[in-house]
Amino acid sequence: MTTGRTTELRYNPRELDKKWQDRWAADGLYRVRDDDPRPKWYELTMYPYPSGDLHIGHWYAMSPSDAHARVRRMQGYNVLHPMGFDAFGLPAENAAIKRGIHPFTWTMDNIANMKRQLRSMGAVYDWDREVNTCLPDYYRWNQWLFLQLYKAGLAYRALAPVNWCPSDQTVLAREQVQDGKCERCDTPVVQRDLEQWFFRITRYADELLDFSGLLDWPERIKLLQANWIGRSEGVEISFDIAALGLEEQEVRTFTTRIDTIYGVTFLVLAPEHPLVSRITTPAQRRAVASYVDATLRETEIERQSTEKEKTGVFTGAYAVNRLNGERVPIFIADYVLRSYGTGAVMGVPAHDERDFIFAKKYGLPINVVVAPPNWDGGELKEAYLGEGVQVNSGPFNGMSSAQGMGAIAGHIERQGWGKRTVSYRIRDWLISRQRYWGTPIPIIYCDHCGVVPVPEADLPVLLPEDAQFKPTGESPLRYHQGFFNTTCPQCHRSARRETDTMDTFVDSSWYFLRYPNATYEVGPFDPAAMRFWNPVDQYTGGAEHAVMHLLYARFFTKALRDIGLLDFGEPFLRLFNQGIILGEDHDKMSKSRGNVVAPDEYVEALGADVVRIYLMFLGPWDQGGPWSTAGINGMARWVNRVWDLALREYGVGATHASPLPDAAATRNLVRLTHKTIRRVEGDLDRFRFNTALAALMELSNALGDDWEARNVDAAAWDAAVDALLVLLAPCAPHITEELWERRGRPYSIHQQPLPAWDDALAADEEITLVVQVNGRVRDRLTVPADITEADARAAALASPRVQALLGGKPPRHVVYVPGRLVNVVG
RNA sequence: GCCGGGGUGGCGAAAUGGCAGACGCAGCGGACUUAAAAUCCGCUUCCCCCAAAAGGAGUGUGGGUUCAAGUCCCUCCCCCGGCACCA
Repeated sequence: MTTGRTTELRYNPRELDKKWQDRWAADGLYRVRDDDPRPKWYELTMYPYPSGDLHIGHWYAMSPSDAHARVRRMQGYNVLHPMGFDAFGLPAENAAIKRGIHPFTWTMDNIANMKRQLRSMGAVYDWDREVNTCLPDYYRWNQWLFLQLYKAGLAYRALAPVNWCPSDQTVLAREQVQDGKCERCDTPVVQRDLEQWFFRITRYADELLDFSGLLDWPERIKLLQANWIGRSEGVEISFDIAALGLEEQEVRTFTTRIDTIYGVTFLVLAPEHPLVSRITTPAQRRAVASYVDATLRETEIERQSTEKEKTGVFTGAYAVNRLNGERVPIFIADYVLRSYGTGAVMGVPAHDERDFIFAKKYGLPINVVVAPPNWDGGELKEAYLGEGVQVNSGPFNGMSSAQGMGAIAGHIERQGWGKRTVSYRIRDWLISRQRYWGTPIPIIYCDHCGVVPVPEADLPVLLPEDAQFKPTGESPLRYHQGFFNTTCPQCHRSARRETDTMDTFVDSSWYFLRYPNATYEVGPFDPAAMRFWNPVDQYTGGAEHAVMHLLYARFFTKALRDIGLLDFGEPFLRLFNQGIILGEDHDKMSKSRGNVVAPDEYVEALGADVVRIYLMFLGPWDQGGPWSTAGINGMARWVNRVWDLALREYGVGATHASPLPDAAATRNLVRLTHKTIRRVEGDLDRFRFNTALAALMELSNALGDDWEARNVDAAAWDAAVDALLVLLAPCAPHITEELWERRGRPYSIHQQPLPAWDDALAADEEITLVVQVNGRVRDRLTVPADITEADARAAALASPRVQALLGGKPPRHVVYVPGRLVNVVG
C-alpha cells in the first residue's frame, strides 16, 4: 500500500460496499424502465476506452456524474445513466503485434476487469443496456449507417493528400495530428496521396456553427468548434492567364481583403496546385520541379513552421489583374496551402504580413492601396492591416476600405470576374484507417461494376478471427485471402473487399442512440425507445473532445436527421466539462513521473464512498486539481464523524436526551437544517460538489456541538441527521444506505426524494449588521433581521466606535444596505 | 501572434459590488492515555506588540470607477489549454 498512514474507519468498507452493491443488483434498484410515467432524464458520461485499468481520471469523470444522475433520480426523474466501452482502436492491435494476444481477447479481458472496477464505484449504471462497439451486433450498424450516408452522398471516396503516420501505418484525421506529429505515438507525420473514404462534414459547416439548439454548453467549447470550423467570408477573384495559351484561361484566388485588389503585385500558388506544371516556363522548369519535390518531402512540422523563412520560386508565368490590367508574376511557395480556398492567393505586400516578407525577399513592388491614418505617401515599414481610405484604386479612390470592400466585390460580380464566397478551415472527415481492429468499411471493388456497396442483407461484414498480425503493423486484412477475395453482389464475378476500417470516432458518433435499445436487432435503434430517451439531457466528459467527438456526433445527428432517421438535430442538450486530476506534485499524472494514483488501493482501504467524495471535494469539478493523500484521509475522518452522529441515540428514552431542550438552540438547528438543504440542492444541481460537501460538513459540525450541549429537541435532531444522510446519499451511496437502515428508515435511501426546505424556517431572526466608517469595518452589531432602516441607521450612529471616529462632527452621508451594513461617510 | 481559462494563507479552496480566507488539509497548544495511535477541544493571513486590546497592510502588477472592488473598467506580468503561414 502506497497510501501512507490511513485513517481507520468505523466499519469494514469492503464488506459494506459489497453488501449494498449485491443488494442493489439483486433488487434491480437501478434498472431503468421505459414505461415509467415520471419525466425522463438522460444523463450520459463519455464512455471509456477499455485500456484494462480504471484509473483515477475515470473515477474523477464518472463518480461526480453518477452523483448528479442520482440527484436527478431523487428529484423525481426517470433517469437513464448508462455505461459502455469504446472498444475498437489501435492499442488492442499493438498488443496483438507485441504479445501475440488477439485484439478481441485482449479487449474483452480488459472490459471484464474494468466492469469489475466500475461496479466497485457503486454507480447507478444499468448493465442491461451496456454498449460494446467491437461486437458485431454494434458495428454492423456502423456499417449500415455508413451505407445510408453513402446513399445520401455524405460518404465518398477520393484521392487526397493525407496525413500518414509511418509508425502506426495508418492515415490520421487532421484532428489527430498534433504539432505535425501523430497524437498517439509522436512520430512526425508525412503527406501521402491515397484513395480514402470521407464523410462530408463540410456540408454542415454552417449548421454546426449554429449553437442555438443547445440548452447549456460551455462557451469555451462552442468557441473551439467555431474556430475549428473557421468560417471566413471573402471573394473568389480570377486572374487572366489567357496569354499563356493554355486550356485554362484563368487562375482563381480567394481573398478576405478584396479592398486591396489594386495592390496585387504577384500571385502565389501552392506547390501542389494542378496548374503549376502547365504554366511553368522551360527556363524555370528545373527550379520549380526541385522546389515541388522538396515541399512534398517536408513533414507537416517543417511545412507548418511559422518561424521558417518564406521561400518560393518564380514559375516564369504572368497573370493579369483584371481591375487595373497590370501584369504580375506567378510564384509557387509552400506557405500557400492547396487545401484551403482555391490553393492560390493574390500577393498584396502592403496589406498582408506574409506577402510583405515575401515581396521584400524577392524584390517585388509594395503598392499601398489602403492609406493608413496620417499616411505621408512614403514607404511602409511593415504591412498595414487596418482600415483606411482607398488610394491607387482607380474608381474606388476616396472610399473607406469598408465601403471599398463592398463596392469592389459588386463590381467584380457584375463583370463576371469572380463572386462573393465563404471559405472554411474545416475539411471533410477522413474515416479510413489502414488497420484491422475497427469496423470494416462495407464496400466491394469490382472490375466490372466499380465501387459496390455491400447489400444491407449481407451485413455485418465480419472481421476475420484468424488474422495474422505482422510486426510491420500493416493491416492483416489486406493479406487475408478469405476476407479480401469476394464476389461482386451485382455481377457475381470475383471482386475485392475494401480492407480499410473506420475511424473509431464513427462508433462514438451515435453510441448514445444505442443505449436506450442496446440489444435491438432490426436496426441501429428502435425508433420509439431511442426517441423516448434522446436527445441526451446532460452530457459530461473531458474538453479534449471539443473538436473531434463532439463535433462529429453533432454532424452525425444532423446527417441522420436529414436522412430521416431522427427528428432532432443536436445530440447533447447540456454539456459539462470536468477538469483534469493532477498528481500530488501538481503535475499531470504519468508513469514516467511516477505520480500516478491507483484508485483500487484507496477503494480497498477506505471504500468507494471516501474516494468519491474526496474527488468531489478537492475543488470545483470543472477546474480539476491535484490529488492529496492527506486530503483523502481527512474525508475518511469526516465519514467517521457522520457515522457516529447518525448512530447516536438522542432523544426521548435515549441515554443522551436533553432534559430540557433549549428553544433557541433548537430553532438554530432547524434553521441550519433548512439552509443546508437549500444550499446543497442548489450546489448539486450545478455540479458544485465541493461547496455542497462543505455545507454538509458545517451541518455535521453543528450537530456535534449540539450533542455536546445536549440542548436541542429530539425531533429537530432526527430531522437534521436524516437530511444530512439523504443529501449525502448521491455522493456517498453505500454508507448512507447502511446508516439509513441502521436508523430504521425504509429501504432504500436511494428511493427517497430530496428533502424540501422551507424558506421561512431557513430565515434568520438576527443578523450581524456591519458598521463601516468611510468604507472600513469599525463595528458589528447584532440586530433583529427585520430591523427598519431608521433603526439600523440610528444603531450604527450610536455605536461608540463610530462616535469616536466621527469626533462629534455629523456624518456627511450614510449608506444603508438592508440586512447587511451601514456605511457612515464622515 | 490570436482566442479561451486562471493567478486569493504553508497547501486544496470559499466569497449575488457590501464582514476576504467558509469548508478541508497541514501545523501548534491542550484533554484523554503508563505511552503512542485514534478521538475530542482550542489556536492558526501577515506586520507592529512580552502579550492582549487597538491599529496597519493584504486577493499577480500599476492605474481607474464607486460610499464600498477578489468581484466592474483600462495597462502590464506570469501559469494552463486551444489554434497557429487559413490568404
